[in-house]
Amino acid sequence: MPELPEVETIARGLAKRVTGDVIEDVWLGEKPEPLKSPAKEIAAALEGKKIEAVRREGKHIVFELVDGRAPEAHAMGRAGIGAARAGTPAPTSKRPLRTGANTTKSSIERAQWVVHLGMTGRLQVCDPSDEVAKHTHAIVRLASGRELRFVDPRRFGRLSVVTSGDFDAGGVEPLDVDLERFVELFRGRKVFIKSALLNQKLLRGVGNIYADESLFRAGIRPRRRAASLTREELMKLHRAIKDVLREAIKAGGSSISDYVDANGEEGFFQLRHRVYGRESEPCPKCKTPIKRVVLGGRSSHYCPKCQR
DNA sequence: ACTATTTCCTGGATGC
DNA sequence: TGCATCCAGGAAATAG
Repeated sequence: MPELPEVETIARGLAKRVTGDVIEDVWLGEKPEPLKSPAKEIAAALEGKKIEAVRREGKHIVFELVDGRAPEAHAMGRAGIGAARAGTPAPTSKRPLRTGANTTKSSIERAQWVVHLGMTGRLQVCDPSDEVAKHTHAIVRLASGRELRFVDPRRFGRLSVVTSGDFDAGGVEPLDVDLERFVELFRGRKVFIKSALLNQKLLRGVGNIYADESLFRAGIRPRRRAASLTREELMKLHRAIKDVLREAIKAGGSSISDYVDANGEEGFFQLRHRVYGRESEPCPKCKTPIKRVVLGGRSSHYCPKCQR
């Protein structure tokens, strides 16, 4: 299940492969679509756009799109001529701060395509001749001749577009948040700290795996009430979250279930999970068997001796 | 304003 | 072997 490190890995992989490419057209599956925005709106916002950047925000993948017919003012090399060839490593341009210029055209000039992979979603760069996988819900045809396909068996994934303003996933980025902001997030909260870590409106991007791993590293039980944590414990947790996420990103994420990155490569951070999915295995620190409890419908793994 | 619970969805694992 | 049942879980919706 893609959480922050997996989504980061995927977004980076996609950025390498499709930045500078132009979306020619979009096919969206019928039926109960996993779409947050209406299909027509998505297609209209995407078609004719150039992919200027791909980035991650929380667990969302955000494609920054600009009008592909009218190259923006920034000197972006030779962007004007039709289809960018595959692998044009356009310099990762800074986030566009709202294009103030030329806003007189009737069509949308700038948009963000936002993809949430849910549990089992995948975004694959394919050759048109590749067999279309079961549960393919969207196919984006690119000017380079390739296709970007959204496949999601369990349909928890979501596609949407933002055509005015900037997408905001809510919450703060765990990798950026400073200690004071972090401490403030949990003040007065009666929920289990584990549940608070999963709340995307507080901290965005942490999911079940990394919540458990962070709490283990910080020596805190998942069932502790968020507000009961001492400042010292919060410092440890703040540190632990950043460490575990960074290490996981370095390892290419955790391949559990069917996660693979944009190139179909598996991550291997799951090998370094210390508690997640290790019920009754010995704690790596003290050998006490790892326990599993269910909190808010989520399984939570911890060492009863190391975590208080 | 919060918190807790239910719902969505399918493939894989388990059990009889 | 085959069928039914359970389980995983992110986030939105609903209820308290």
